Amino acid sequence: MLENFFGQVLKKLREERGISQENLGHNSGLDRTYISLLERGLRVPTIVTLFKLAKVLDKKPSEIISLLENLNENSD
Amino acid sequence: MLENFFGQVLKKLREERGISQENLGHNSGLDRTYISLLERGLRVPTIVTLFKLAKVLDKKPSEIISLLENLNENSD
DNA sequence: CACCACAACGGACTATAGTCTGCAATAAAA
DNA sequence: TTTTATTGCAGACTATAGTCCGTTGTGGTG
Repeated sequence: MLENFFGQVLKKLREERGISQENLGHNSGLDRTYISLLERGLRVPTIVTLFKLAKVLDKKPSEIISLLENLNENSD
Repeated sequence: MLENFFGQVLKKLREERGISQENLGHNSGLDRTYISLLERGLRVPTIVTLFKLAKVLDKKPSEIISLLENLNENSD
């Protein structure tokens, strides 16, 4: 389920910033369609990609991972 | 340089626990040679793999990422 | 209605994460 | 010296991260 949790968190953070997938992709050096895949839980990023996304979203990578830990605890 | 930093951190945490690459690989469901590649900075893990490793190393994934952030700040 | 911005989605692709086998190098122990 | 445990490393492989180009669906807005 970790893929889905990451997707949910990413979408939430992106929408909080009020930017489009297109914009997030462009500013993080990633493809527009790949952002879409991530948010739908169809891909899981490497930690390098995590750092790129975090920078644009103005969050620490570790903060994003923390959110995943919380969701992950109450899952199995 | 993020790959190298991750490798350094991984090796340090593994040695602190006093376990071999073989043991870490086996207990995290990853290949022994892949642990070796990670520690030498020749591969970068996905966040799913990060969670697997963190569990065996008895660390929160976010703690490991935090260590990377610290190394990464003082690099460029 | 037509138009526009945005996201879902498909397919075909390239790059790289991760596996598996096996051998060489090292160091520590017997 | 021989044995044992551990890691480096090469090569060939499979699985999946990530790109690129295009089309479809949807919800505003003029």
